[in-house]
Amino acid sequence: MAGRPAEPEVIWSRPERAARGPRPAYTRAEIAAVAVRIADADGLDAVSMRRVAGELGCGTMSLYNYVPRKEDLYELMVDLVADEHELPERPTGDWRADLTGLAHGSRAIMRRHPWMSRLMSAAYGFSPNSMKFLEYSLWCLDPLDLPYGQKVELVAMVNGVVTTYVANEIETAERTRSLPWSAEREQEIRTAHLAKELATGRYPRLAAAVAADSGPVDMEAVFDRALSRVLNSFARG
Amino acid sequence: MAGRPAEPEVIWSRPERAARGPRPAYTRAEIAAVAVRIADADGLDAVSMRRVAGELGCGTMSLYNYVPRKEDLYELMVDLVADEHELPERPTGDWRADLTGLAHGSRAIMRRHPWMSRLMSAAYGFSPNSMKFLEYSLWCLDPLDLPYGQKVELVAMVNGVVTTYVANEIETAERTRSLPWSAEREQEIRTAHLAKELATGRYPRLAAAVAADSGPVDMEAVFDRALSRVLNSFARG
DNA sequence: GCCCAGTTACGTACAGCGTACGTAGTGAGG
DNA sequence: CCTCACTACGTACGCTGTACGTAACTGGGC
Repeated sequence: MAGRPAEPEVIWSRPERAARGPRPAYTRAEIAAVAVRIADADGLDAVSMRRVAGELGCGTMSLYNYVPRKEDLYELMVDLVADEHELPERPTGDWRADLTGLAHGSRAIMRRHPWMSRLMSAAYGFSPNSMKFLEYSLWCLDPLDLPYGQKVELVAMVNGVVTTYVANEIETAERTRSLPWSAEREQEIRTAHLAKELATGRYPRLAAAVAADSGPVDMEAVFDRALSRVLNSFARG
Repeated sequence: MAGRPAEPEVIWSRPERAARGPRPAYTRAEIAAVAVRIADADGLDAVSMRRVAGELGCGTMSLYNYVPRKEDLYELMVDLVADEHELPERPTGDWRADLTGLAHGSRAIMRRHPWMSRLMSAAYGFSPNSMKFLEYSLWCLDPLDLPYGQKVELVAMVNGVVTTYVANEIETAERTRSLPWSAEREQEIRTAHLAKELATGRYPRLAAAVAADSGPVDMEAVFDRALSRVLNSFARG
């Protein structure tokens, strides 16, 4: 019997393959891939230990040999997805362009995996691939003459903008998953309620703002503006 | 029997008191207050329909007369807490100072209720008190000569910064709630693992950054810097 | 003043969750 | 070869959100 009541440790510090005993049937990457596939298809809440184990082809409790707590499964997922970054061999020397590229990469990944924004705000930021990404981000900032503290703050702000904006973009669609009616119906209801509230005259500026923007908002343009504001604020001091 | 299988509607569009039938035993504010107290004391995950009903003094299923789905309970909580903003009677005319004040207010509230950042990133942004806050934020921007679209983007960025930074500040403490060991032990383990990883030499810039910052980070100063960068980027165009 | 539709109240029940625990089998180091 | 850490996994517990059925109550229309 293992000392199994979840001892305090980070999953990344425990070796994937134990020194003794039979060879594990699955790798962490395989497990993470199954979990990611489920989350992509049916939402993060569909990722249960039972379902992952089932699709993996083993008993539920066997999964706990690989992943001591469910939270660690999330960490594996984040790490696997962080590996989707296609980092160039080296930065170009134009830190602004490089960081913009990285941010667009992050945005693409998080849009591809809509559950990521939920996990990111819970900050699983120290998996191997996340650290690789952070390291590369800092590398891009080599040409920028700023103390390391400031560089870290810059990277944090950029990642914050990506997470925030993707989350805002996605939230409605994701919320709908757990609802017994359609996304269109939900949207319809919320805009109807909003219109009724604005019609009361209690929120004149909000009403003006809603009335002002005509047609659908270009979310990528909004994102680009926000990102470039952040970058500018560091470029100019 | 009510048409109870959760019909599509926003909770704010359903009247608190029905036209017919017996007088409800509790107000929404009372229910929200109980839920908020539980979340403050034992974390958001401790807020279950059973526990709220129990502390309220009614049967579990009675709660569903007030709150059709648990998500709506969250919405009540956000709204109650959004009311903690002490909005001045009118803006001063200095939009930068006003928005800074609002942001600090939001930050204080979210630190007082550590579960808020989780709910905010799920965007329950259209409760009455949230809208009141948004309207006031826009009011502060009256002196700023910018189209409404830009003003909304500014407010969104400020709120995003608040949420992001408070979430980062709080995440560790909040995560620990669900863990069977102490926050100190958790912190200890994570820093130990980080140190070991950095010692491998695979992340030279990350290591340098960690080595560079001496002593504890002043989170409020970091927040203030980020906030003022965002405000500056709008002040200068 | 009465009636009844619509509401409140709430016990029971179900499907699902994370995971503690016990046991059986396996394979590599001494 | 023995031993013991490890893998595998069935069972069970306490918890969750909530569908459903039933009983009590109450205010508006006649």
